[in-house]
Amino acid sequence: MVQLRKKIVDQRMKRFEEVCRESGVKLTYQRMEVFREVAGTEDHPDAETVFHGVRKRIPTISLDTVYRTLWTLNDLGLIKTLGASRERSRFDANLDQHHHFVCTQCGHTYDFISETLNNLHLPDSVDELGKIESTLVEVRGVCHKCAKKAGTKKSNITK
Amino acid sequence: MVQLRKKIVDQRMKRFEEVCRESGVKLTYQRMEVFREVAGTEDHPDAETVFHGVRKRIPTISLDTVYRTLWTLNDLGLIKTLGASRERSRFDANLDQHHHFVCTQCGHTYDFISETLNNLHLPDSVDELGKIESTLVEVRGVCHKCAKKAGTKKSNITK
DNA sequence: TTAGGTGCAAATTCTTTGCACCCTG
DNA sequence: CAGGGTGCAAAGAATTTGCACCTAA
Repeated sequence: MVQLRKKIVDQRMKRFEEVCRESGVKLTYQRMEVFREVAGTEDHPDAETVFHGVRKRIPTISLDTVYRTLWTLNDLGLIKTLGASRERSRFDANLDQHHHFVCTQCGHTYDFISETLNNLHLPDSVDELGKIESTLVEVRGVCHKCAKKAGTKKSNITK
Repeated sequence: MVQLRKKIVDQRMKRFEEVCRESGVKLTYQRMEVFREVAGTEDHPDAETVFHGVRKRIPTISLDTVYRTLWTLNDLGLIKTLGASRERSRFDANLDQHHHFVCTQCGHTYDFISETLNNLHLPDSVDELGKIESTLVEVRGVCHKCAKKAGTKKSNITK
């Protein structure tokens, strides 16, 4: 596991406390340690992994609290999910290079094409990570359909 | 549902038959119709949606056959999945803009940063889809760790 | 003919929920 | 002290698997 510098974690913890206070969310021991766990790694852990990590410090914490807490933190904007979260597998038969516009409200993914984006110049640091097979640009936003019927937000505090 | 032109679907069906024959995968009615269903839409359907669509033509098809078939098609390279498929929700506390290198074998996502990629110029067609909130570049490939221990492929024909 | 494919039902895996008790603000 | 938060156990949703029968090659 990649450990982050204490300084970054401390900064994040500070913001965590501020945001919780501002939004009236209680600062519980469990919440704190769940956030600390995610804030302290670059590994993009799943709920189970966070659970195991936190359990070293709070042996009595339960997995469902970890789930609830992660979504709360997500809804507070303190953490984000990778890819289209809470989603099932989706399939695509279009093998031509194309890019994605993902609606953060309805979760729908729209394709778009762009010759320019097909030929992006990636930094050398990427080559150090592995052998590149493909590249796509993922734009996130709110699609027009959802913009109209505003107020149908998808992830309101674990509802 | 967005219907694609017959011509494109026919092209895809042709390739489907070729690939199946070449790789020794049997051309069954179910497989054909599952592929046709995905090939005929831009909607990135999930397994359940494909199932409902195909059931109009093959009322006896079962959901598990649809699942099996979709992964087979994926492994044959005839379709792709959106995002990191077959994955659970993963979380990230790094809110600074960054980009992703996703390993297609182990599924791990590595972060990388690039000032250039932070300021991409998107085509106007994207604005027509919705209000843009953020943009990230997703690079797919095989990470060095997996490249070493080659042969540990993740999705070998639904295993 | 025969190995691979399918349908069914049951099992798994991941995630969410109802409820009684607990603790922060 | 009040209302949100937690742990537990149980429910739910999505996906996979074992097995006997079926069918494309």
